[in-house]
Amino acid sequence: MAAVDQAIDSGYAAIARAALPVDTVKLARWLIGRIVVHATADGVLSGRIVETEAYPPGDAAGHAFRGRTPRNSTLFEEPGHAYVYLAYGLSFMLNVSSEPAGVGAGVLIRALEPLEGIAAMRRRRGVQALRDLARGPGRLTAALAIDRSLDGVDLCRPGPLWLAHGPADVPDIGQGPRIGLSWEVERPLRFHVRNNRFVSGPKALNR
DNA sequence: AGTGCGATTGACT
DNA sequence: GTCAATCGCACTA
Repeated sequence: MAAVDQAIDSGYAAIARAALPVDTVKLARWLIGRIVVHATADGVLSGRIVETEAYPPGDAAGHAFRGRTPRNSTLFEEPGHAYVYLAYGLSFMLNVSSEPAGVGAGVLIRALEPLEGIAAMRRRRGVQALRDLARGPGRLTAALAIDRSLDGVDLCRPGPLWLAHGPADVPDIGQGPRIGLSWEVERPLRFHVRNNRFVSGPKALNR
């Protein structure tokens, strides 16, 4: 059975685009607790989103701020597309486009709680500690085998990479300033599951 | 055509 | 706590 079908059978039905809030900040909060699924030739890799950051329209810290270019083009797609780029020459970042077509904005996925394919993630990352597999935006893309070849993929369709609903329980969500920016640092656009050990950043920010 | 740097990570003092 | 690695791409000329 193909990995995609297998993943759907195991409960990873894709989230419909109509279910996504069409607002970057609302989407950033809404994505907490949802699941990222990547069906690879080696099997399904998945994780629950525990940390996000919003990069809304007009945000000077956002990649879309200076207009549409070949690199950031996916940010201007309909909501629910994967914008993947390389940061610092070594880490890929996974974002979800978040505004109507033509408007450039997105949500950065910053941390996942590993769910399926943990052995493969350990192999890919070269670390054993479960907590460190996907705690950080560059780490989670390494763990889930996400790179630029997945830029532009529709996350609202099953395969190869998509979003699925999580468990029914509603996580306790905290909100604070974004991490790693020299601009716009004062706005509370980072969301995280409170006191969750899979969230990145200093402990003081995660309560 | 050349230059500077980033939504980070991992190794090291 | 500090700091180098590493490269695609946007910006300047």
